[in-house]
Amino acid sequence: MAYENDYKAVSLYEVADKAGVSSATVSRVINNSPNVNPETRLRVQQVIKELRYTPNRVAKRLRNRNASNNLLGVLIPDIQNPFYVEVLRGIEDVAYENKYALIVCNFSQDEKKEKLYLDILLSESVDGLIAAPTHENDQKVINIVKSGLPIVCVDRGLTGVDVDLVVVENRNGAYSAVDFLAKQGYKRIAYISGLPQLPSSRQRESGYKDALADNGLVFDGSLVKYGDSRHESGVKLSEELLNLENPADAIFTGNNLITLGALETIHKRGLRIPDDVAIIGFDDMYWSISLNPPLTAVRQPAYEIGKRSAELLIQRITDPARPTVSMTLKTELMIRNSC
Amino acid sequence: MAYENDYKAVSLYEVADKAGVSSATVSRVINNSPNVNPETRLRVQQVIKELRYTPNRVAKRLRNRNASNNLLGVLIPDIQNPFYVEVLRGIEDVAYENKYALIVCNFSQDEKKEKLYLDILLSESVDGLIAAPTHENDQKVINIVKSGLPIVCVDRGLTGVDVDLVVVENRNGAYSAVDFLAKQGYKRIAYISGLPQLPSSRQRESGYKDALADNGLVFDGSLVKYGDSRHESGVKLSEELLNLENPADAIFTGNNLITLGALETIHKRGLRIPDDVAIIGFDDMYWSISLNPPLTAVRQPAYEIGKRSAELLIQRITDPARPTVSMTLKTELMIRNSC
DNA sequence: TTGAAAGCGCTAACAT
DNA sequence: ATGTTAGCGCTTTCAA
Repeated sequence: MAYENDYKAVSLYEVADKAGVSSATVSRVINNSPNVNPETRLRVQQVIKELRYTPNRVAKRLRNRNASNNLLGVLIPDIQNPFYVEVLRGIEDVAYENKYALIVCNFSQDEKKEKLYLDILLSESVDGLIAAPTHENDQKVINIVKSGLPIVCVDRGLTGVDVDLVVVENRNGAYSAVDFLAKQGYKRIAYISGLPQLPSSRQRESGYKDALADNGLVFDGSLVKYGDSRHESGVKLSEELLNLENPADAIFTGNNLITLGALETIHKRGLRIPDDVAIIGFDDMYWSISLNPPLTAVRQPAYEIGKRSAELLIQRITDPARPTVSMTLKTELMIRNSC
Repeated sequence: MAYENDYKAVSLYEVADKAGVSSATVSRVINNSPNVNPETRLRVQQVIKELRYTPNRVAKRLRNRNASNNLLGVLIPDIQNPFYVEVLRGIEDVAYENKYALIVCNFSQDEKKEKLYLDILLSESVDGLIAAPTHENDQKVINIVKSGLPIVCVDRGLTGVDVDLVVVENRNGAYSAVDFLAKQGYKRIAYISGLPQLPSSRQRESGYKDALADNGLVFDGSLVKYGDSRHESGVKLSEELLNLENPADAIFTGNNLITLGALETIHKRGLRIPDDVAIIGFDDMYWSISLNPPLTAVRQPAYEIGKRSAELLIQRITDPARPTVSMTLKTELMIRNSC
């Protein structure tokens, strides 16, 4: 039964034996060291093929804890959010091109999980990390930055430390959305915020306020609701907004999931969009056109965010000394029919 | 700068030194071996805390290549598909409860990537694997089964080997959808299939055909289109269906992404659903109610699929000898307004 | 150009 | 109850 051995690990020593060389030589061949006799190299490569040898990544990482091992860690706040899925795809594609594997951890906005996964990632000796910290003062992540492990932050910065960062123009994006709403004639424009401790939530809020002011609309605190960036809070907070004595006539939602939640509420109540209430979302989805009605939304270049951050991370791994860069990507208002 | 050391790895030996015991004792404490003097245990635990020692997972895995190391591999065909995201969440929750970490690999239906990731997973010495193979004769996965590594297949089986499996009633789910369509009076019911090499695609097709037959509808080959399970193929194949001389009056879509693609086409053409063309999807989404119109769909218990498969895997890791089980979960027709 | 040998951090015999 | 030690698979001096 030959197949029994198909996946039984073959070690470098077995290759060495069969090729009649030392383990060091096999290692050199694997790592493309120049100091190998071409004939020896050929012979070793031959045996590697025959034996279907694959290097043991675990042993390699243990040995080279401080060198590069082609392994990146990714810490995602919420895999249910299509935005992060797109970011992840961007990261993945770049990683794949550069022969990096990924350990992806989804901590579901749960700080306890975040800590656990962070420990695991470090304990796995990843070469670097892409993370969206739970908030600006996330001490666990700050410590990692200070420790010198290559890291790039996505979507959310960190205070007091210098770190590579990829974000979007949250304030401007929000501004453009709310400004558009105001210009359409809406007067009671509400904002459903994601987790208020996130810089992005606050930046979006300030864009909201500025647009209100610039359009001569008075800010009404009862029209701003703070949630936890999830579908359910979209459902719930939009209900509150619609239950107001003087209800919102338009809602600006702080992210994807909130948008979907708010839509659910609006549809359950049988309200018409935009006639009864208008809605505009932060975060576009590729199927926004198929929503009822086609959703007007602020598009973040999610895939690009992932791509850029992975590029930055790999650069930093290659050159730990290069100055940190902070990258701000533009958003785009996708005008459809929901307001 | 004390923080510089916050994350510099502390080894078991440093703990041993400081506690005045041998490395073996520290190891025993970590692994809750009973043969440790309570006082010694306490002292060691104290030092572990002080030094903020975390075991090095890599060393542990290298050492115990054949024991359990609390690491599972997951091989996902398409992370853009919300169905798999839900499956993943189910897996994750069970893994987290049982203190397993996950390496998640998304191979994007690309066999080359699948092979690479499989090799990486094996090379990382995972304790077990949850995989959705590219097709029934996926030799790479079959070999893994034969090698004896614990594995459970999700959504798609394997021919010729006995393997733990979690699937849904694809035929019945499809049947109920198409039957519903037929009973509503639709005559030209089309099917947009995902990758035809997937067992699930073919089972859904047979449910489609059976429902047609049972309702006295003749099967028309031009109404069946085969795609690659992606959004784009939904866009394209629905166009073909609508361009037919005698076009479809209802479309049964083979998965989530195809549904979204078909909706896009229908909306771009300004067609009304269900008056001009009806649609029913395999796979529900929690925001289906917010689509235009609220989508009627066959719901798969995605989270449950993930949960069950992770449970099965952990069971098998614990007891490699237990007989294989094949689990078939039920689907549910969610009737809304798209047909 | 090649080989011998040490060591990464951990666990499990085995010995005490 | 505790310690000594070998070895998991790999890379990298150092020596030849």
